[in-house]
Amino acid sequence: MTISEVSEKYGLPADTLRYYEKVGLIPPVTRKESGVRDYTPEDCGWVEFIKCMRGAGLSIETLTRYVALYRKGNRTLKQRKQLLIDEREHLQERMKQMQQVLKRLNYKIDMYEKEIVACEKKLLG
Amino acid sequence: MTISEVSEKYGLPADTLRYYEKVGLIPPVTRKESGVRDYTPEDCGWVEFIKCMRGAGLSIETLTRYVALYRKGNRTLKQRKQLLIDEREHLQERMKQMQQVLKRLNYKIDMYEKEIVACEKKLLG
DNA sequence: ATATTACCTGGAGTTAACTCTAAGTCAAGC
DNA sequence: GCTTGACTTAGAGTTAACTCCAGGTAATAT
Repeated sequence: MTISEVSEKYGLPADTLRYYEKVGLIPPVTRKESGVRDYTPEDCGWVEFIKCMRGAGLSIETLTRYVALYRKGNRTLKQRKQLLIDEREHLQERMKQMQQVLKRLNYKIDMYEKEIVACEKKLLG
Repeated sequence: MTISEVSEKYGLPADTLRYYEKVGLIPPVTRKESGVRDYTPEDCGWVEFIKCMRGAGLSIETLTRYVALYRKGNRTLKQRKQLLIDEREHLQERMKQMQQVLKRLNYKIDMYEKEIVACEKKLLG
C-alpha cells in the first residue's frame, strides 16, 4: 500500500505517517527499490495500533519507548508488559477524573434547565 | 487570599493562575488598592471549576467562551447550557474510546504474561 | 521525449498551553 | 531610610505534536 492509501484508510495525513516513522513511533516501513514506502499488512497494523493508543492520550514519548523495546526482541517482554501496566494505570486515573467531570456537567446542565424555566416563567408572569 | 496561597491550595503555579486570568479563563480577580490580587471565595470557586474542567481535557478556548457567556449575564443561559451539552458529548466520546483502549491494554498485558511464562518454561526445559 | 503526478528528505513553521524573565512597585522588618 | 521579599506587567521562550515547504526523484500519461 502507498502512503496515500494508508492515509486514506486510517484518516491520518501522510505527513503524520512520515513523522510517526521518523520519530520511531512505528518501526521503519517497507520500501520499494525506488525508496518509496510500500506498507505491508504488518506496517498497517502498527499504524492502526499507534492511532488507537494516541487517540486514548498515550504520549508519543511513551509509545516510542514501547516500539524501541519491541524492536530489541524477546528479552524486553517484561519491560514492555510493565510499560503497558503503567499506562493502563494512567488511563484509569484519567477516566476516573473524567467520570467525575461528567457527573458535574450533568448536574450543571440540570441546573441550567431549571434556571431557564424559572426565567421564562418570570417573563410570562 | 494571595496568589501564592491559591497556588498552594489548588496545586497550580502562580504563573498559570495569572495566565488563566489574562486569557479570560477565569473572570478578573478582585484586587487590593495596591493592585495585588486578593482572591475571594468566589474567585477561588472559578479556579477550582477551571482546574477541574481542564483536568478532563476541555480546551481553554471552550472554557473562555463559557466564561465570556457567563459574564454577559442571564440572557446567555441557553447558550451556556448548550455549550455544556456539547462538551459532555465530546467527553463521552473520549471516554468511550478510552474504554476500548483499556480493554485492548488488558488483553495485551494478558498476552504478555502468557508469553513471558512460555519463554521461561523454554529456558528451564 | 516531455509533462504531470505522487512520492522523497531535511528542516522550518504552527498551535495550544503553559512557563520564564526582566524590570518595576509596595508593604514590612531592621 | 533602606533592604528584602512577594507581588505586578508585558512579552519572550518552551514543549508536544504535528504541519508545511522547498527542492529533488521516479513512474506514468501523452
